[in-house]
Amino acid sequence: MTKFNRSVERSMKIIEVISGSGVTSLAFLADQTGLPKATILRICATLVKQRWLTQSRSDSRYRIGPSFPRLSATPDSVDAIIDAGKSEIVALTESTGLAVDLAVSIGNGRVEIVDTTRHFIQHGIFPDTIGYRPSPFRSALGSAFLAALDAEELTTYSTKLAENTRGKDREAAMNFPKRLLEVRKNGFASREEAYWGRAVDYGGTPSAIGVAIQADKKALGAMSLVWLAEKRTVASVVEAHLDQLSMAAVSIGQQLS
Amino acid sequence: MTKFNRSVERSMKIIEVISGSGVTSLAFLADQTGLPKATILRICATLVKQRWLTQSRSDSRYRIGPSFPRLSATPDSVDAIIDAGKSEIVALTESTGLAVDLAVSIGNGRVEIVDTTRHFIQHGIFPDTIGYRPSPFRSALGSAFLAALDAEELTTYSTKLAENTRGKDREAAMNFPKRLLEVRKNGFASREEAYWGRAVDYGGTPSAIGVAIQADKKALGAMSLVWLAEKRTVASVVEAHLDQLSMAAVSIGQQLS
DNA sequence: CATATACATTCCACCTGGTGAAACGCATGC
DNA sequence: GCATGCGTTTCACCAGGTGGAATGTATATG
Repeated sequence: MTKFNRSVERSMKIIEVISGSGVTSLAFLADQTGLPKATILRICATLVKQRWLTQSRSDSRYRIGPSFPRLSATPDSVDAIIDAGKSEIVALTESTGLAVDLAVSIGNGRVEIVDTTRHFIQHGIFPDTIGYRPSPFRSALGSAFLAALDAEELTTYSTKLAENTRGKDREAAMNFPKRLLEVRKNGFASREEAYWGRAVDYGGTPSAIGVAIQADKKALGAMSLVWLAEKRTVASVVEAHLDQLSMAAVSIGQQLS
Repeated sequence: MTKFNRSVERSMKIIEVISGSGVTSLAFLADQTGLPKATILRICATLVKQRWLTQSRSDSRYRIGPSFPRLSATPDSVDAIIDAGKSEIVALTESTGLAVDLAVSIGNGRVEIVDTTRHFIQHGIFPDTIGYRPSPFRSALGSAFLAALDAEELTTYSTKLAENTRGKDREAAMNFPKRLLEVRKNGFASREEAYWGRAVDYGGTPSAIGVAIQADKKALGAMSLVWLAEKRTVASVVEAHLDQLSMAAVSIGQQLS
């Protein structure tokens, strides 16, 4: 009789819970699987190492990661950016004292946040942003990315994006050509003032400046510095940290080419 | 330093080869991974047992099986709902004094929470809910959404969902037809009493009532009012706030059509 | 600002479950 | 009939995994 492997059984059980429940804490996994937390921690650490899972920096909860095998393959560049970006964004947070978001292109002119150093205690803003897709026209990440696309991509995407937007987003879409010139001139994009993308941002509204991440002149993602709007002005952050932000973006880009 | 689990590492390697190469023989796996055949055999037997892999009868080669977790890609409509929903849920929290969760469909009859006002409420219920996928049968959000699907969708999903659930969820799945009628009659879904959601030991038990969000008669998500069970009864919240909740859901739906 | 609490993480003595080389069995094809 | 290549089983050995308890850390509340 062929024997079975207990550790593998356990890891499957864990993955099934995470895949079924979305974001999950260690305690929740322990409750659902009946396994000791220490055991789950080791298995999850192994899965995280290969990026089958990712672990939130702020509260260390788990979710399915970018390398988990899918039917429809994600481009390797996504994984590469996450990998290259990990140490860069941590370093950038250390040197600036501000939170950093990292986002990758999802193919229709928009980006999705894949990693962040946001920490509630330290930065005072809502930390749980992974998986969120910021507005292409009003957010720092979205417009930094759009502005870095070449003319051809830009026209295809921006008309299509504008069609599907409503309300204030639509207004922002109309004004985007103007904004675009500014972003390109300044070398960064900033979040539209008083813009809050989700209810969780309401109250502690963040400010942000973003730049695109490019490899071989192709825009692949964006990253941004984020802080509580009431604490500092955009101008002062630009003055103090824009060059570091840009350098980090270039450095990530170089690791991809 | 956290230790890693070797067996889990090996099983990942094996799955990645199979997922990358399609149908795969034991010898090929041994060649690609450098592991002894006996080891691979045991791991694959474990994976086959849980149907993450299937083994062809004739030549015993492996391929990805029916129970391997499949991830549904996030549809673009998600962004529109978040955008339309954010001010509605803030307003709803302000007028009712209760927390509000907003969830969107992620396919297969399930929803994922994408925005919340739980932070605004003192003595709150477990606050970190974004990314969580509530039970389709036991939670207010999940069953409100299911009940709003048309007959065809409902039958496809609910049988598939029932297959993949275990334990208490399975029980709830069996009783769902009865529950469904009630939800449709009442115009809202409530959380099953014993359903604990994701927090293991945190605070008190939450109660919730949920309604679906629809555009052009198509269910796109759900939203719910959440409060501490010990503070108010479901009946009193329904009496006082159900109409506001329903109106908010309709209003979000209208912005999407 | 201090205190309480729910979690995550680390530690380490114990010992079971996994290991893999070798033997076996069974096709297929020369 | 014999050789070859594959999947499968066996079993003595011991590295690797285990899990209860201790420690560390973040958040909530008065």
